[in-house]
Amino acid sequence: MAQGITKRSEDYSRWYLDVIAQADLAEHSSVKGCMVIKPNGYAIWEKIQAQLDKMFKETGHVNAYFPLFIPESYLRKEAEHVEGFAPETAVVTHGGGKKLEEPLVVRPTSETIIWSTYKKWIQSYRDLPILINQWANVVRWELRTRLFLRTTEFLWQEGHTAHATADEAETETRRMLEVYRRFAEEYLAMPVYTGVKTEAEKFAGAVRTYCIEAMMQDRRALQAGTSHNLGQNFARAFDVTFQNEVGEVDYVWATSWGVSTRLVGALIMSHSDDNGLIIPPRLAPLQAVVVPIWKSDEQMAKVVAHVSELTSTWKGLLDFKVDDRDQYRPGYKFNEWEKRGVPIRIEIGPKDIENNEAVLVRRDSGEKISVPQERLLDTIFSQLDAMQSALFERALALRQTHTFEQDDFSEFRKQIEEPGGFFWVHWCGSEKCEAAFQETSKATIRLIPFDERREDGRCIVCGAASSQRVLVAKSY
RNA sequence: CGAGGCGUAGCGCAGCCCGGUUAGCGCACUUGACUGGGGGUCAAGGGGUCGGGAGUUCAAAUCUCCCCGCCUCGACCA
Repeated sequence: MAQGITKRSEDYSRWYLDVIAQADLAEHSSVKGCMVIKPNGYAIWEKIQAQLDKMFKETGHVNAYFPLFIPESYLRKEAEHVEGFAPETAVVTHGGGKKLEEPLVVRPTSETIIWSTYKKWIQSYRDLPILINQWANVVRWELRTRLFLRTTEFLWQEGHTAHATADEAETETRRMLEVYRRFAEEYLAMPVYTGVKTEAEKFAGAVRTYCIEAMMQDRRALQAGTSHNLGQNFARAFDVTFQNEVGEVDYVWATSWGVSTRLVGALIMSHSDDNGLIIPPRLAPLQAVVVPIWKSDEQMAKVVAHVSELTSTWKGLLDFKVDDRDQYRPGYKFNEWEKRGVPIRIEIGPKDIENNEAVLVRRDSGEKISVPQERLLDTIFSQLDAMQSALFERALALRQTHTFEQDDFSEFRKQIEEPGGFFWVHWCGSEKCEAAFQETSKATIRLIPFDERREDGRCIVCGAASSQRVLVAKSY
């Protein structure tokens, strides 16, 4: 069936790379660790961007742009932040043929340049809140890279907000986490768990990091988005103060939150199958493709004319394409659009025209149905909706059947290898026991849930008292 | 950086051990014909610094040395 795509069961990571190659999403560039995002891949990112941008605007945010280059000294101002990012920065030492007085760091994230700017913008509580987002590229000098999931340069959005109170900042942090959760579930059709990162896993410079975590088809966890409550850490580092309503001077409260082109990787690994990419309809750059079928030249003219007549009213209502290329046969086209993940394929040939019908094929199930032509557009819409939910349900079912509660450490260590999955385990909260997970099983604590999973138990590592289970899994 | 593997046409590879015609195969590409409801067939074509450099030799893709790059696996991370 699918040539050029390794089966998931054979080699999951090769399957992932094959799907990307066959769908023509991206390729490695001549620069190590960097990728070229090709039109098909970039179109998906544009759909992600468009929807998220809308959601950010709906929550009161505006877009701005801050520079790519950050004076090295800025990065050093927040102790934890520099410790976290210094090892993975690219540094520019020369410009215009001369050595720079101060090296410039290529941003790994923009907190420092933004807070050095916010300092100038904020005097009074009346200047707050500042709710800014930026779409940008960032660079992190990663040792091991994988297309979309981890590349040296990647595209993302980073929200950076400034608030008058701790409560307000916390509310903002949680609100944006909720935006990410909704986007993941309603658009990516990818169920996620939400929660708090442990101290070890949190963002360098944050007070608290919240995250969404999704299960990929190989049962590993993928962190798909993070939202940080930065407290007053950056305000202190950059001396950003304001006068509140009662005239007192205080440091400003901050948040930051981001998702990246990694989401494209998440989309691929959540839904695609051994025949190639599957894109959830709501994020599909092309929702439907129409393949006219003919034998003779006269038939071709007739069928193509009929199809163009039929689809003339679709424009603006549906993202579709009529594939009337004469140099490829229908079977070839079916396969090609399948590999590219187009949700719905419509076949219209002489027989269909005679019967006033069309054949509709869904990418996720392969199901073929005959539809009267006058109901075709409505059926496409209803099938797109059905497919969107079906993808979510399928992903949810996978997660449900591979999420376990486990109280025995040696049993856990066995199960994390086979069958693998997510494990809710009791943890005492110590770094030592957290490290034990990693060393013995290569799994990490993905998150501490909010109010769920509260119950008395004993730490799976050391046996000390625990009041809540945490989510542990192998991750990307 | 530690371990393993690989660089030969756009892609995937064979040839290398044991040096010797014009470097070959599959896919892709071009032209034409027949075809056309699940990756068509036939015919004719185009395309190569054999990763780079040096050496050995009458002769190097093949042997030797140096260099470069990439991939997979381990130590860092959205």
